[in-house]
Amino acid sequence: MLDVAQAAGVSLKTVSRVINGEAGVSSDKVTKVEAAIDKLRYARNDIAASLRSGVGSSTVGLVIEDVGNPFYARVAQAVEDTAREHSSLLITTSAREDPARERELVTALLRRRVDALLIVPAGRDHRYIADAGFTGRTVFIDRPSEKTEADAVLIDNAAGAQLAVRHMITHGHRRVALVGDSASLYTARERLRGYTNALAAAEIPLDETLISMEHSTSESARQAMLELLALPKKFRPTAILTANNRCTVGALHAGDLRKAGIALVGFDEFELADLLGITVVRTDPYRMGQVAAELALGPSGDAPRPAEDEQRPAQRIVLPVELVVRGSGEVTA
Amino acid sequence: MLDVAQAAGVSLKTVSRVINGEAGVSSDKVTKVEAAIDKLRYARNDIAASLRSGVGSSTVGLVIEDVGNPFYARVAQAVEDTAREHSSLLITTSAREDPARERELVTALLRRRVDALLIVPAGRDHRYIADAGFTGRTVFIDRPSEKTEADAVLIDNAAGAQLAVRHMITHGHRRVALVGDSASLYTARERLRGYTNALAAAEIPLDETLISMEHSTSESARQAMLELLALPKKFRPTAILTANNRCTVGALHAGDLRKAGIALVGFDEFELADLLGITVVRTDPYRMGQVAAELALGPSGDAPRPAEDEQRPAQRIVLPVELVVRGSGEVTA
DNA sequence: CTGTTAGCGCATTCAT
DNA sequence: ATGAATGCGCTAACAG
Repeated sequence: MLDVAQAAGVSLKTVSRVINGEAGVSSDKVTKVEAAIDKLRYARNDIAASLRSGVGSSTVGLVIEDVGNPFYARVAQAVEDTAREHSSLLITTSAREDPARERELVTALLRRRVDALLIVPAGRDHRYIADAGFTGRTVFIDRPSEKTEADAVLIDNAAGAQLAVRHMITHGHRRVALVGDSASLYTARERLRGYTNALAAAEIPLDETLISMEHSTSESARQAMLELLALPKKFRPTAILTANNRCTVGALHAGDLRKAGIALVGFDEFELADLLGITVVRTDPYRMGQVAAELALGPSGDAPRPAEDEQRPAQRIVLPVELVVRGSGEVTA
Repeated sequence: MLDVAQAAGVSLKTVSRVINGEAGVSSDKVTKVEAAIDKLRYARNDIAASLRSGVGSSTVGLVIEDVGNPFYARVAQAVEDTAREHSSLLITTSAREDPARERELVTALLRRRVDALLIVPAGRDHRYIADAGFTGRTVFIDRPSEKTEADAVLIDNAAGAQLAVRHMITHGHRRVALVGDSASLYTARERLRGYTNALAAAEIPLDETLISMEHSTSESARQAMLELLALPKKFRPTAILTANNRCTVGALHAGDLRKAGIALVGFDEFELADLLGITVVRTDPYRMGQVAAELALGPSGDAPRPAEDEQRPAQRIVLPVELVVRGSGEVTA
């Protein structure tokens, strides 16, 4: 920038003014400075600028489980889009369900002085964020943080699961199985709750042998499905709720359920679900990321970022889900 | 950091030494400083540190088309993993096939002084990157930049398409159609080239009516498929090559091709392709992102980043593809 | 081993 | 309307 100032024969400050579009510079100097910028191919160092001005780095940090999972990729897409509307860039990191790694990543993001932090929490305790003196907004996505008073954007997991199970019960099923992931995850617990609620509402006794959790990969879910299908006919489920997209994919790989007369409803939409005629509980990961980002950065548009120290009670937003009927859940018992 | 120094009763520089793990600090002062850091919950400002030391921001910039596309999400995953091995964070941005937007994003990344730039180019000319005085490595992914001398990591598009078409010809097909995206894209052109090569090798005259390009969405590809299927039997294709995953998904939505006796091979793997028995040309987006990141950051491990000014000729790495036979391509004519 | 000084690239404050 | 001085938070280059 000093070079530009010399080339244009003005002071450093004048260049700064021109670059930031501040008023109060005579038009001939503006022209000169712009010419010098062009000639020297100068690009402002945003890092240095944010260091001095202290207004923020215009950077948002996102911690998800894994960009490779379409569900989280969609969340990341929404956050990126929203950040862009706020002239911010997005640093995306994947914690892979590892609380220690999550903390490392969050710490690294805080060291970079991100303006806001959006987290799909793997760990349970996030007080260290506030302890680190982070003044920006923290918003949790998909799962709340247990010990932290912060905004969270969730989906109505229990209602979704209940909807799905009730749907299958309506179609005559009484032996409904649940294949899900780790009960240590909020979403899995909530979906389990919805499942048991639906059974209770229909006065169907809970059968533990029909509940298979802890499946974090589709292959693991496939194995669980095979075990369920191998049960003696009397104990075998006639309907299945797969509690996330990995589990649904795994279940599909276990064999032709429709031919076997077994109903299936999957939690979460997935590509080709329509083609395969799989009934699903549709969630909106894009909307979730978008709402979370807007909570952190302020409403869309060129509105100013909300004051960081503005205290308002932590919000918990729960997005609705919907049942998309495509055939697989309507197989009758 | 000044606070820490005062709390520990040492100089600012000593704190700096402790934080950066430099040798030459007595252990009692180390203890004191660490205690102060703990008490004050101090976290170093990495931005300021990189500004002063000038070693780089430990940040990598990635420009892809869209994180929402599983193919690019996988690339992003690989780049993130590799960046992590180099203690770097990743800023991911989506250009959505818009050259102007791409340039905006690249400029924003340069202003942040990213250490390296990884780009799936939407535009054709990227000389402005060097013009901006960028000293880090630039690596192009999936497509080369026409007017820029820089590393590129590609896949063997032509060979893949040729493999696919030859495969279907081997199974007796002579009316093979191609459904692809915009011919303005390098990958699409290369795949078209492989397609025509395969036909030429089998001495099958090229039939323009069987080539349908410019399909950037699966819906558009579906429409194209419907038009092909609506051709009079004599002109109708008996085999199809869909030139990317969007097109394959679109084709699948056009109807039951197997029942219609039409062979299909898709370019790029996609989830549930195995279940659906779709023969594909498998590419390795993860590997592509990984190789690109290593080209930019140096080989994996804690090896030092390659000297930025080290001049070596630009490399063009072409990754192999493989045909995965699952049934849909083996329908006989 | 430790502290002092200077300055990374820029914006703020207050002069003029 | 313009510029000089000062400092953001930190580290490099020197002292001592």
